[in-house]
Amino acid sequence: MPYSPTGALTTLPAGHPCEDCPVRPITICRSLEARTLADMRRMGNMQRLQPDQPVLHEGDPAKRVFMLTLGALKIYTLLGDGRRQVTGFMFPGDFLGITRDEEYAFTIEALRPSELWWFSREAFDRFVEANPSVERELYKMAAHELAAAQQQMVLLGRKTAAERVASFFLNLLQRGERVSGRTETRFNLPMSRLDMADYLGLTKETVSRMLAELRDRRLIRLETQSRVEVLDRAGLADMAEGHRAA
Amino acid sequence: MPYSPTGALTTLPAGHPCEDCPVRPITICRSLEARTLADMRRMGNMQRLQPDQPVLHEGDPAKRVFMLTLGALKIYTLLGDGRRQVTGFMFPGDFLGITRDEEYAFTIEALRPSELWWFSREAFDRFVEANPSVERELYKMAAHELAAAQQQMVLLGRKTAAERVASFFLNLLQRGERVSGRTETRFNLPMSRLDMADYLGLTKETVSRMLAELRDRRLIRLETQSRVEVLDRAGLADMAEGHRAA
DNA sequence: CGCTCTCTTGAAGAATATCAACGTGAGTGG
DNA sequence: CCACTCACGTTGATATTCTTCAAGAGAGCG
Repeated sequence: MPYSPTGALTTLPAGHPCEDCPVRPITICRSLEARTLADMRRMGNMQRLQPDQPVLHEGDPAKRVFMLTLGALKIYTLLGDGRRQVTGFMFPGDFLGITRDEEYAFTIEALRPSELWWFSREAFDRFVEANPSVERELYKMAAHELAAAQQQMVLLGRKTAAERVASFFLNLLQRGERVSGRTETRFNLPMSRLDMADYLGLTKETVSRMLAELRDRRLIRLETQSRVEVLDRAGLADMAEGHRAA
Repeated sequence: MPYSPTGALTTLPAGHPCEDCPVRPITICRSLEARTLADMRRMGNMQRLQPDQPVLHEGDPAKRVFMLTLGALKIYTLLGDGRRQVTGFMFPGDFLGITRDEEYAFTIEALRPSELWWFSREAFDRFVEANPSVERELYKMAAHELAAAQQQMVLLGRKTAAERVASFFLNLLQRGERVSGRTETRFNLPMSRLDMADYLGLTKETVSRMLAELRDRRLIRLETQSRVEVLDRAGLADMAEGHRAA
């Protein structure tokens, strides 16, 4: 069982179309931004994806590096009997497939119509080699990912179903705010209830029930099935942190 | 809530006294090994710790970097009401406290009498600056940590209690083998049942029951309360991956 | 040798999963 | 453009796993 680094490294290209609300911490990473994005455009190949179409499979030789420019992706691992854990969602500006292993260690699929740019691992390695500061940026990004992963361990190991959903929504809201640069009260859910459930270590039914509970407590409103308005942000934060209101 | 990178970065100083069986993937990281270890010895300050004594607290200003040379540590996060998630254990050769944040994002405590070397963040940063290849090594280590974190998410999100304990034991066994360089059938448990439980997202009672189950299935034997002999490695692996024997 | 803390085991309870049925809305084709 | 349809989402009833509460056993230490 190979150890398999770094599926998604997140960075935010300034002014990128980020119509879907992202969930992970973003490293504002100016050196990469300016240069990598430009180079990627020049050297890279654009690829479009339809929902459920895979970007890469666990076990595939790790020959490419990708940057998502439009849409949304999910990254997941399967157990032998089909149980699935979604370990993250990816949004425009995120890098994926960066690894030092021979093979990818997870599967990444499109949630909705998406656009991404890829280039070969060799080209990426050359680029990193030629730009030493990029190494530092990669490390920063990995460190951010690691911090997010630790928060997710707390969520999965110790939070109740309601707390998990509240935490998730708060993260989505906050990422939306980082993207737009201003306070938000709404966000999108580009993933299905099942994807949410597999990310939060729950079933889709439990997710649905917790949505109903947050709604009934007047913490959120479901504008549509995939768009949420936050009515009581402080209350949502309290619930996320386990300040358990009866 | 600050994002808080990289509590533990793991590397293995060759030939280090690693009497306790470690749990995380080890990056054999020769460039750091040879130079950092020597420098750390020269520049560093040695510190001894008794069980339960903290190395650092969540929220402390992140002014030092540590290397564990003897003993074992746990790293954890608390929720407001006292629920605790242990996000990792650390063993000789592991680096800790490396972060780009102003504050540490978690608490680290000794499990047993331990010895560690620290030096100031400035000294560490200078060292990294002066040795560009170290940046790459740090990135590698972070990537390994990230891979381990993703495996842990699968464990916490989707595995049953028995599978979690089996997975944990398999990891401990494998780390012991990486340390010794040969096949092992035994390993130590330097942490309490409660620490294991908080690492695996369970209660100490459930951990105890799962130990009994693994024992009754003749997969393991408890030589003492803190030393395990693996009787059926393949069976343990099957259980860890959820090939659910009735 | 006894004390205390941890660990184990048992019984009852709670949270979430599972199974099942019913809505609902987005997309499609008429 | 509307209606149909099917997948997705919601809700309800029951089952299961794990937790909680409680008590007893074992191990380490003064």
